[in-house]
Amino acid sequence: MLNYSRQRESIKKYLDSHFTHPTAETVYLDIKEEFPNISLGTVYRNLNLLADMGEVLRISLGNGPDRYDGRTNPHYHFICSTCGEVMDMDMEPIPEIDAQARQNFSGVITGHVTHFFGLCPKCNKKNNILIRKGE
Amino acid sequence: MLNYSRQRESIKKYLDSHFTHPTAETVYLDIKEEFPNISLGTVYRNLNLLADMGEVLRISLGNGPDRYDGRTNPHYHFICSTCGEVMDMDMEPIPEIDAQARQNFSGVITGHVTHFFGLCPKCNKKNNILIRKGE
DNA sequence: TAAAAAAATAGGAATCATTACTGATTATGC
DNA sequence: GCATAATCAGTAATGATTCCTATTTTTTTA
Repeated sequence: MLNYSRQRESIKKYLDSHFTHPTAETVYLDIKEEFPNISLGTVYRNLNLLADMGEVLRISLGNGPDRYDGRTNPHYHFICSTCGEVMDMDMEPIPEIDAQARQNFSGVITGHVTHFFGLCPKCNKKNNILIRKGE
Repeated sequence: MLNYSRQRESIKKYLDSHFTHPTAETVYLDIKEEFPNISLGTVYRNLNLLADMGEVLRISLGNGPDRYDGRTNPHYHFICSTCGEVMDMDMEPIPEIDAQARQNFSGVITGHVTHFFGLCPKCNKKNNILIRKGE
């Protein structure tokens, strides 16, 4: 059975109010302000619990630590190839992708994860300025 | 400048003839037959080099070690939630996904990675047999 | 084709992210 | 309040990968 814990509540609240897709480490350091002796292990354990319950989303990037997202409605993410920032995509997940995948597949497809890559708005702007300057 | 190395050639050949999406560890252990004192670091370094040159594909699964694929034509992957097997999808990547992503995005989108999840054909079969048995 | 220069290697140490362990603390049900 | 179960903090351990260095291999040059 799952018992209440102040630490878990605080982690959930943190993710519900920060849209930066923080790492476990970032959550840990920020929540430390409120709970000075919370431990990193507790943060990891609770992020796992919350993710298992579907109350937060885990975003695995391939390199670097996992990110967490309090918005649990299905949505895609964008990862900037330059600065590494993770952003929510303003775009509906496309169910036809699963349908199409099922065409030639004899197993069961339950869903998909899609990450977009490229230059985030900020890095793109910087980049354009540099190009205009002829650098 | 990049020099020739027997080890790198062997790694490339291995990936070109094995469609199992092996981990660096697996590549290492198998190639050890031919080069008994190849080191794991060498395998990692060359997999990185090959991936950077676009001669192999790195597949990051989120949990567990990365997988590598000698087939470099763009394609999607399926990961079995039960046994963890990674399979190539027989399905064309959908360019409209990028187009749609660009609609409400002010940065630059260069591409996307999509992984499908579910039950692989083998695990699905096993599962169905268990269900029929009423277990 | 042998010596010099540059790149790659083996082997092991180091790092990073995450999980596991343990005795102390906190939450829950009576 | 007390017993029991869950959670915690702190730290050790693990797994995957990268880094480091002395040695070996490859390429260049003469």
